[in-house]
Amino acid sequence: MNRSDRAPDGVFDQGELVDSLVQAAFVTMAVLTEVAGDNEVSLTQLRVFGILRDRRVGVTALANYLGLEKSTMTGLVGRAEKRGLLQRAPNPADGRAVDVFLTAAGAELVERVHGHIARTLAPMTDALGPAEQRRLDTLLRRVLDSGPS
Amino acid sequence: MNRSDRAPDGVFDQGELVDSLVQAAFVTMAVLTEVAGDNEVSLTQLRVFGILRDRRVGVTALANYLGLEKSTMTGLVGRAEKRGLLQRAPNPADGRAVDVFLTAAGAELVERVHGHIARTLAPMTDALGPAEQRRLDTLLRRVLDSGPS
DNA sequence: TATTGTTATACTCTATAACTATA
DNA sequence: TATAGTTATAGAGTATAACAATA
Repeated sequence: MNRSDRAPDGVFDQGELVDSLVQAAFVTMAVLTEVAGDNEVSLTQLRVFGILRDRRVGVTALANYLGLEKSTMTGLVGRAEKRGLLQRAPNPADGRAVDVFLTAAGAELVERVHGHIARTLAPMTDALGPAEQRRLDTLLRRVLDSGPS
Repeated sequence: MNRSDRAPDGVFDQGELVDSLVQAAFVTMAVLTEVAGDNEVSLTQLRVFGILRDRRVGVTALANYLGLEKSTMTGLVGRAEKRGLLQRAPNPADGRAVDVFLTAAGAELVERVHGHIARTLAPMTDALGPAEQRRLDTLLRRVLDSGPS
Protein backbone atom coordinates (compact mmCIF):
# COMPACT_ATOMS: atom_id res chain seq x y z
CA MET A 1 0.00 0.00 0.00
CA ASN A 2 1.66 3.20 -1.13
CA ARG A 3 0.84 6.53 0.34
CA SER A 4 -0.96 7.58 -2.81
CA ASP A 5 -3.04 4.42 -2.76
CA ARG A 6 -4.43 5.13 0.64
CA ALA A 7 -6.73 7.44 -1.17
CA PRO A 8 -10.32 7.33 -0.26
CA ASP A 9 -9.80 7.49 3.45
CA GLY A 10 -9.58 11.20 3.05
CA VAL A 11 -10.90 12.14 6.43
CA PHE A 12 -7.88 10.98 8.20
CA ASP A 13 -5.28 12.28 5.87
CA GLN A 14 -4.32 15.09 8.13
CA GLY A 15 -0.65 15.25 8.51
CA GLU A 16 2.47 13.33 8.94
CA LEU A 17 2.77 11.05 11.89
CA VAL A 18 -0.86 11.31 12.92
CA ASP A 19 -1.87 10.13 9.48
CA SER A 20 0.45 7.13 9.65
CA LEU A 21 -0.79 6.22 13.10
CA VAL A 22 -4.39 6.35 11.94
CA GLN A 23 -3.68 4.36 8.80
CA ALA A 24 -1.80 1.76 10.80
CA ALA A 25 -4.71 1.59 13.22
CA PHE A 26 -7.19 0.96 10.41
CA VAL A 27 -5.07 -1.72 8.82
CA THR A 28 -4.43 -3.43 12.14
CA MET A 29 -8.06 -3.28 13.22
CA ALA A 30 -9.13 -4.65 9.85
CA VAL A 31 -6.88 -7.66 10.39
CA LEU A 32 -8.15 -8.19 13.93
CA THR A 33 -11.76 -7.89 12.86
CA GLU A 34 -11.28 -10.25 9.97
CA VAL A 35 -9.55 -12.90 12.03
CA ALA A 36 -12.22 -12.59 14.72
CA GLY A 37 -14.90 -12.92 12.08
CA ASP A 38 -13.26 -16.01 10.62
CA ASN A 39 -13.66 -17.52 14.06
CA GLU A 40 -17.27 -16.39 14.39
CA VAL A 41 -16.73 -13.88 17.15
CA SER A 42 -16.79 -10.11 17.26
CA LEU A 43 -13.80 -8.02 18.19
CA THR A 44 -15.53 -7.02 21.40
CA GLN A 45 -16.12 -10.63 22.34
CA LEU A 46 -12.50 -11.38 21.60
CA ARG A 47 -11.44 -8.66 23.99
CA VAL A 48 -13.72 -10.08 26.65
CA PHE A 49 -12.25 -13.54 26.15
CA GLY A 50 -8.77 -12.09 26.36
CA ILE A 51 -9.48 -10.48 29.69
CA LEU A 52 -10.86 -13.76 30.98
CA ARG A 53 -7.86 -15.71 29.78
CA ASP A 54 -6.26 -15.73 33.19
CA ARG A 55 -8.93 -14.64 35.66
CA ARG A 56 -12.54 -14.61 36.75
CA VAL A 57 -14.15 -11.21 36.50
CA GLY A 58 -17.51 -9.70 37.36
CA VAL A 59 -19.82 -8.17 34.77
CA THR A 60 -19.28 -4.60 35.92
CA ALA A 61 -15.51 -4.99 35.93
CA LEU A 62 -15.61 -6.42 32.41
CA ALA A 63 -17.73 -3.50 31.26
CA ASN A 64 -15.35 -1.01 32.84
CA TYR A 65 -12.31 -2.59 31.22
CA LEU A 66 -13.84 -2.07 27.81
CA GLY A 67 -15.62 1.20 28.50
CA LEU A 68 -19.10 -0.27 27.98
CA GLU A 69 -22.31 -0.25 29.98
CA LYS A 70 -23.10 -3.19 32.26
CA SER A 71 -26.23 -3.93 30.29
CA THR A 72 -24.14 -4.20 27.15
CA MET A 73 -21.88 -6.66 28.90
CA THR A 74 -24.84 -8.68 30.09
CA GLY A 75 -25.80 -9.16 26.46
CA LEU A 76 -22.29 -10.00 25.28
CA VAL A 77 -21.80 -12.48 28.08
CA GLY A 78 -25.20 -14.02 27.53
CA ARG A 79 -24.62 -14.64 23.84
CA ALA A 80 -21.17 -16.12 24.46
CA GLU A 81 -22.54 -18.28 27.24
CA LYS A 82 -25.27 -19.58 24.97
CA ARG A 83 -22.52 -20.65 22.59
CA GLY A 84 -20.66 -22.43 25.35
CA LEU A 85 -17.60 -20.16 25.23
CA LEU A 86 -17.88 -18.83 28.76
CA GLN A 87 -19.87 -19.39 31.92
CA ARG A 88 -21.42 -17.49 34.78
CA ALA A 89 -21.39 -18.50 38.44
CA PRO A 90 -22.51 -16.66 41.57
CA ASN A 91 -19.67 -15.05 43.49
CA PRO A 92 -19.37 -16.81 46.85
CA ALA A 93 -18.24 -13.68 48.67
CA ASP A 94 -20.85 -11.24 47.34
CA GLY A 95 -24.42 -12.29 46.83
CA ARG A 96 -24.98 -9.62 44.19
CA ALA A 97 -22.00 -10.46 42.05
CA VAL A 98 -21.55 -12.93 39.24
CA ASP A 99 -18.21 -14.38 38.16
CA VAL A 100 -17.62 -14.79 34.46
CA PHE A 101 -14.99 -17.22 33.21
CA LEU A 102 -13.95 -19.10 30.09
CA THR A 103 -15.02 -22.65 29.34
CA ALA A 104 -12.52 -25.08 27.84
CA ALA A 105 -13.99 -24.31 24.42
CA GLY A 106 -13.58 -20.59 25.05
CA ALA A 107 -9.99 -20.98 26.17
CA GLU A 108 -9.22 -23.07 23.12
CA LEU A 109 -10.76 -20.42 20.89
CA VAL A 110 -8.69 -17.64 22.45
CA GLU A 111 -5.45 -19.47 21.83
CA ARG A 112 -6.40 -20.39 18.29
CA VAL A 113 -7.37 -16.82 17.36
CA HIS A 114 -4.28 -15.63 19.11
CA GLY A 115 -1.99 -17.60 16.86
CA HIS A 116 -4.01 -16.66 13.83
CA ILE A 117 -3.57 -12.96 14.58
CA ALA A 118 0.14 -13.30 15.13
CA ARG A 119 0.60 -15.16 11.86
CA THR A 120 -1.49 -12.63 9.97
CA LEU A 121 0.32 -9.56 11.25
CA ALA A 122 3.80 -11.01 11.14
CA PRO A 123 4.33 -10.47 7.39
CA MET A 124 3.84 -6.76 7.91
CA THR A 125 6.30 -6.37 10.71
CA ASP A 126 8.76 -8.63 8.92
CA ALA A 127 9.19 -5.90 6.36
CA LEU A 128 11.59 -4.42 8.87
CA GLY A 129 14.86 -5.84 10.02
CA PRO A 130 15.35 -6.84 13.66
CA ALA A 131 16.95 -3.58 14.71
CA GLU A 132 14.25 -1.55 13.01
CA GLN A 133 11.57 -3.65 14.62
CA ARG A 134 13.01 -2.86 18.01
CA ARG A 135 13.20 0.81 17.17
CA LEU A 136 9.60 0.93 16.00
CA ASP A 137 8.50 -0.96 19.07
CA THR A 138 10.30 1.48 21.34
CA LEU A 139 8.88 4.53 19.61
CA LEU A 140 5.34 3.17 19.67
CA ARG A 141 5.60 2.40 23.37
CA ARG A 142 6.75 5.93 24.08
CA VAL A 143 3.80 7.32 22.18
CA LEU A 144 1.47 4.97 24.01
CA ASP A 145 2.93 5.90 27.36
CA SER A 146 1.85 9.47 26.79
CA GLY A 147 -1.65 8.51 25.70
CA PRO A 148 -4.90 8.29 27.63
CA SER A 149 -4.84 6.54 31.03
CA MET B 1 0.10 4.02 30.12
CA ASN B 2 2.94 1.74 31.07
CA ARG B 3 3.41 -1.64 29.57
CA SER B 4 2.27 -3.32 32.78
CA ASP B 5 -0.87 -1.17 32.87
CA ARG B 6 -2.07 -2.36 29.53
CA ALA B 7 -3.17 -5.37 31.42
CA PRO B 8 -6.56 -6.75 30.75
CA ASP B 9 -6.29 -6.75 27.00
CA GLY B 10 -4.61 -10.06 27.33
CA VAL B 11 -5.66 -11.51 24.02
CA PHE B 12 -3.43 -9.31 22.10
CA ASP B 13 -0.39 -9.48 24.24
CA GLN B 14 1.44 -11.73 21.87
CA GLY B 15 4.86 -10.45 21.34
CA GLU B 16 6.94 -7.43 20.83
CA LEU B 17 6.19 -5.29 17.88
CA VAL B 18 2.88 -6.91 17.04
CA ASP B 19 1.67 -6.18 20.55
CA SER B 20 2.68 -2.52 20.29
CA LEU B 21 0.99 -2.18 16.93
CA VAL B 22 -2.22 -3.66 18.29
CA GLN B 23 -2.15 -1.52 21.41
CA ALA B 24 -1.50 1.58 19.33
CA ALA B 25 -4.39 0.61 17.09
CA PHE B 26 -6.77 0.26 20.03
CA VAL B 27 -5.73 3.56 21.54
CA THR B 28 -5.97 5.37 18.21
CA MET B 29 -9.33 3.84 17.33
CA ALA B 30 -10.67 4.74 20.77
CA VAL B 31 -9.75 8.36 20.13
CA LEU B 32 -11.32 8.35 16.67
CA THR B 33 -14.48 6.69 17.93
CA GLU B 34 -14.79 9.11 20.80
CA VAL B 35 -14.30 12.18 18.65
CA ALA B 36 -16.78 10.85 16.13
CA GLY B 37 -19.26 10.16 18.92
CA ASP B 38 -18.83 13.68 20.28
CA ASN B 39 -19.97 14.85 16.88
CA GLU B 40 -22.88 12.42 16.77
CA VAL B 41 -21.58 10.27 13.96
CA SER B 42 -20.20 6.76 13.84
CA LEU B 43 -16.70 5.95 12.72
CA THR B 44 -18.10 4.31 9.60
CA GLN B 45 -20.10 7.38 8.71
CA LEU B 46 -17.01 9.49 9.24
CA ARG B 47 -15.12 7.34 6.77
CA VAL B 48 -17.93 7.72 4.26
CA PHE B 49 -17.89 11.49 4.67
CA GLY B 50 -14.13 11.49 4.24
CA ILE B 51 -14.39 9.66 0.95
CA LEU B 52 -16.98 12.14 -0.23
CA ARG B 53 -14.89 15.12 0.79
CA ASP B 54 -13.65 15.69 -2.71
CA ARG B 55 -15.82 13.61 -5.01
CA ARG B 56 -19.23 12.16 -5.86
CA VAL B 57 -19.39 8.43 -5.55
CA GLY B 58 -21.95 5.72 -6.22
CA VAL B 59 -23.32 3.46 -3.50
CA THR B 60 -21.50 0.36 -4.72
CA ALA B 61 -18.17 2.19 -4.93
CA LEU B 62 -18.61 3.50 -1.41
CA ALA B 63 -19.36 0.02 -0.14
CA ASN B 64 -16.30 -1.37 -1.89
CA TYR B 65 -14.03 1.29 -0.45
CA LEU B 66 -15.03 0.26 3.06
CA GLY B 67 -15.44 -3.44 2.45
CA LEU B 68 -19.17 -3.42 3.20
CA GLU B 69 -22.24 -4.73 1.40
CA LYS B 70 -24.23 -2.39 -0.81
CA SER B 71 -27.29 -2.88 1.35
CA THR B 72 -25.31 -1.75 4.38
CA MET B 73 -24.27 1.36 2.50
CA THR B 74 -27.84 2.06 1.50
CA GLY B 75 -28.68 2.19 5.20
CA LEU B 76 -25.72 4.34 6.16
CA VAL B 77 -26.39 6.79 3.35
CA GLY B 78 -30.09 6.88 4.12
CA ARG B 79 -29.55 7.75 7.77
CA ALA B 80 -26.98 10.44 6.94
CA GLU B 81 -29.25 11.87 4.27
CA LYS B 82 -32.13 12.06 6.70
CA ARG B 83 -29.87 14.16 8.92
CA GLY B 84 -28.99 16.47 6.06
CA LEU B 85 -25.30 15.56 5.97
CA LEU B 86 -25.26 14.16 2.45
CA GLN B 87 -27.50 13.85 -0.55
CA ARG B 88 -28.36 11.45 -3.34
CA ALA B 89 -28.98 12.33 -6.98
CA PRO B 90 -29.48 10.17 -10.05
CA ASN B 91 -26.37 9.74 -12.15
CA PRO B 92 -26.98 11.42 -15.50
CA ALA B 93 -24.85 8.93 -17.41
CA ASP B 94 -26.19 5.69 -15.93
CA GLY B 95 -29.85 5.28 -15.18
CA ARG B 96 -29.17 2.64 -12.56
CA ALA B 97 -26.62 4.60 -10.59
CA VAL B 98 -27.01 7.12 -7.81
CA ASP B 99 -24.43 9.75 -6.94
CA VAL B 100 -23.81 10.43 -3.27
CA PHE B 101 -22.24 13.70 -2.18
CA LEU B 102 -21.82 15.89 0.89
CA THR B 103 -24.11 18.77 1.73
CA ALA B 104 -22.67 22.01 3.07
CA ALA B 105 -23.50 20.79 6.57
CA GLY B 106 -21.73 17.49 5.90
CA ALA B 107 -18.64 19.22 4.56
CA GLU B 108 -18.56 21.51 7.56
CA LEU B 109 -18.81 18.52 9.87
CA VAL B 110 -15.94 16.70 8.17
CA GLU B 111 -13.61 19.65 8.60
CA ARG B 112 -14.62 20.21 12.19
CA VAL B 113 -14.10 16.56 13.17
CA HIS B 114 -10.89 16.60 11.24
CA GLY B 115 -9.42 19.33 13.35
CA HIS B 116 -10.74 17.76 16.51
CA ILE B 117 -8.98 14.49 15.72
CA ALA B 118 -5.70 16.20 14.96
CA ARG B 119 -5.81 18.16 18.20
CA THR B 120 -6.67 15.08 20.22
CA LEU B 121 -3.91 12.88 18.84
CA ALA B 122 -1.24 15.55 18.75
CA PRO B 123 -0.34 15.32 22.45
CA MET B 124 0.57 11.67 21.98
CA THR B 125 2.85 12.20 19.04
CA ASP B 126 4.34 15.25 20.69
CA ALA B 127 5.92 12.92 23.23
CA LEU B 128 8.57 12.42 20.58
CA GLY B 129 11.00 14.98 19.28
CA PRO B 130 10.87 16.05 15.63
CA ALA B 131 13.54 13.61 14.47
CA GLU B 132 11.89 10.73 16.30
CA GLN B 133 8.53 11.63 14.85
CA ARG B 134 10.00 11.42 11.37
CA ARG B 135 11.62 8.12 12.17
CA LEU B 136 8.39 6.64 13.53
CA ASP B 137 6.49 7.94 10.54
CA THR B 138 8.96 6.34 8.15
CA LEU B 139 8.91 3.00 9.92
CA LEU B 140 5.13 2.91 10.06
CA ARG B 141 4.87 3.69 6.38
CA ARG B 142 7.23 0.86 5.56
CA VAL B 143 5.14 -1.53 7.60
CA LEU B 144 1.98 -0.26 5.92
CA ASP B 145 3.52 -0.60 2.49
CA SER B 146 3.93 -4.30 3.08
CA GLY B 147 0.42 -4.76 4.38
CA PRO B 148 -2.81 -5.72 2.62
CA SER B 149 -3.30 -3.59 -0.51
C1' DT C 1 -27.08 -11.71 -18.45
C1' DA C 2 -24.76 -8.53 -15.44
C1' DT C 3 -24.86 -4.43 -12.64
C1' DT C 4 -26.92 -0.72 -9.55
C1' DG C 5 -29.45 0.10 -5.90
C1' DT C 6 -33.30 -0.85 -2.61
C1' DT C 7 -36.16 -3.55 0.48
C1' DA C 8 -37.13 -7.16 3.82
C1' DT C 9 -35.38 -9.64 7.44
C1' DA C 10 -32.48 -10.93 11.16
C1' DC C 11 -28.73 -10.63 14.39
C1' DT C 12 -25.13 -8.18 17.06
C1' DC C 13 -23.61 -4.20 19.51
C1' DT C 14 -24.66 -0.35 21.98
C1' DA C 15 -27.06 2.84 25.33
C1' DT C 16 -30.77 4.51 28.65
C1' DA C 17 -34.05 3.61 32.03
C1' DA C 18 -36.32 0.87 35.29
C1' DC C 19 -36.01 -2.93 38.16
C1' DT C 20 -34.46 -6.75 41.81
C1' DA C 21 -31.46 -8.31 45.15
C1' DT C 22 -27.75 -7.64 48.12
C1' DA C 23 -24.41 -4.77 50.76
C1' DT D 1 -28.20 4.52 50.14
C1' DA D 2 -25.12 2.41 47.01
C1' DT D 3 -23.69 -1.44 44.15
C1' DA D 4 -24.21 -5.77 41.00
C1' DG D 5 -26.63 -7.47 37.57
C1' DT D 6 -30.78 -8.14 34.50
C1' DT D 7 -34.55 -6.84 31.55
C1' DA D 8 -37.02 -3.95 28.32
C1' DT D 9 -36.62 -1.05 24.74
C1' DA D 10 -34.66 1.37 20.94
C1' DG D 11 -31.39 2.57 17.39
C1' DA D 12 -27.22 1.80 14.52
C1' DG D 13 -24.40 -1.31 11.92
C1' DT D 14 -23.95 -5.44 9.60
C1' DA D 15 -25.12 -9.40 6.29
C1' DT D 16 -28.06 -12.44 3.17
C1' DA D 17 -31.58 -12.95 -0.04
C1' DA D 18 -34.90 -11.35 -3.20
C1' DC D 19 -36.22 -7.80 -6.12
C1' DA D 20 -36.79 -3.82 -9.87
C1' DA D 21 -34.67 -1.05 -13.19
C1' DT D 22 -31.16 -0.33 -16.38
C1' DA D 23 -27.14 -1.68 -19.21
